[in-house]
Amino acid sequence: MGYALKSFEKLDSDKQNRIIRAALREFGKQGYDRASTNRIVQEAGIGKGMLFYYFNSKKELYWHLVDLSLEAVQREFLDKIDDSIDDVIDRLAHISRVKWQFFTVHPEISRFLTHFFLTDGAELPDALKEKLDRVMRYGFGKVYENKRFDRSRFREDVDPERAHQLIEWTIKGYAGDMMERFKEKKPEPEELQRLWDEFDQYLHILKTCFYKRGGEEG
Amino acid sequence: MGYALKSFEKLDSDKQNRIIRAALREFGKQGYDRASTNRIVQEAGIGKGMLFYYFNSKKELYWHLVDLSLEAVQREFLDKIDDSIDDVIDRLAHISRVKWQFFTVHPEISRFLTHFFLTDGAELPDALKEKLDRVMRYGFGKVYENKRFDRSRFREDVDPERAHQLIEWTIKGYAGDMMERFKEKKPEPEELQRLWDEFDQYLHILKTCFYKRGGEEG
DNA sequence: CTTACATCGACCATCCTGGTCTAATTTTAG
DNA sequence: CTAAAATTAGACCAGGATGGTCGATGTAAG
Repeated sequence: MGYALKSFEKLDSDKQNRIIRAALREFGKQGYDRASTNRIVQEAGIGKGMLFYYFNSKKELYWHLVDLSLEAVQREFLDKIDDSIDDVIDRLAHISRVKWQFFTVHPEISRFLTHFFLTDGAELPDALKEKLDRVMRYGFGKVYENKRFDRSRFREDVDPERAHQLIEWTIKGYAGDMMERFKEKKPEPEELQRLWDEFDQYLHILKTCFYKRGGEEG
Repeated sequence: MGYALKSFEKLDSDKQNRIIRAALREFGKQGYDRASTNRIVQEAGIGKGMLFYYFNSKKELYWHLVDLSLEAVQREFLDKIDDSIDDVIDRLAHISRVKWQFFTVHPEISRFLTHFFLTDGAELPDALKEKLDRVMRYGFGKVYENKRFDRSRFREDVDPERAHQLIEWTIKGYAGDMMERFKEKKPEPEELQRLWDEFDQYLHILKTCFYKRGGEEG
């Protein structure tokens, strides 16, 4: 914090959102270097001068977006992960669901962050770097802290580590295909329901194939 | 064809390659619009004028690269796919291996084509469009013509279509991780061997889990 | 009225772009 | 040998986009 100016925060939230959304979209589509402040103000419907009145430079605007995105990820993705689920498959599936939910609620932030992580175009101030580091560590712990997953359910003739990896690829693959399909057009609710059902069926197959016979699920 | 000029083809192949590689790299990294002819000539170590002497414009240079890349894909990827393999898993694994081989032999072309398919920045002349279409059709047939795969090996309590899909995601996931890991530094031969062995072990697990007990492989 | 803040968009210096052109050099031909 | 033809390099160009500035104007408060 410290980069966002008071003047911006005093704006009515409608205008704030318009600006933030426009900026997220532009940076998310083009990356830092290619992003154009001209296009941002045009999309946001404000005068050029205002952008540099609220934020002092392109860089500070970008920093504000990073900060805001990290907050959102922490609040609406990481904090929502239930780490009491002990079944590996259910756990991975749960994470995938929460992630997908974040993706549908905040598509702009998602796109912005993907670009951010892929291309790391702009430097960050130390405070932000630390925050990023903190969130990454926390998230990594939440998502990949699988060391203590219950291996006893796996059938004995496969290495549980590898089986775990296989399951992860599968779920990632499904999620990836899903996101791919809905990059442009938003999914209809019923279509979405159908897809979740399908997802469950895939999970069922995974359990059938990787777990011992006669587990406790119906 | 028809866009590449004779003057360029008369060059000694060293110089040709330098130019082609530089151009593939630039377009592959930046995409059509962002790619800079200045950087290309600099990287290739030739004068600015020459690029427009060999090819007449940025666009024709690009077309030449597309053409050349399609030829390579046809010759060194698609034509090398052995479609006599009837075991689903072995077949998918085989394709993955051939693809990976192409990727390691022609990293520039691979990157160029990914960017090409993702962003389709520049228009193509009709002849090239047709060629692209032809290669795509042929490739799609080779890679996804799975309608007649042998379902009898799958265990009876899972839907073979879904099982097939699961296997595909798995293999894609492994290949994806592999490529990710070697984006910058090239793999050592022994490291590569280790990874192929690991790949085979994953395949074995897949067979163990998705096929009926007591298949014919050792 | 004055003062302070808010808003706009014309404007600016700068940079980079694809492409051209001249002038020099090398190669080929006669 | 000369002369014509092919090849090379890079200074140069007009055009367009960039991040950022600034004076003009509006608005609200005291």
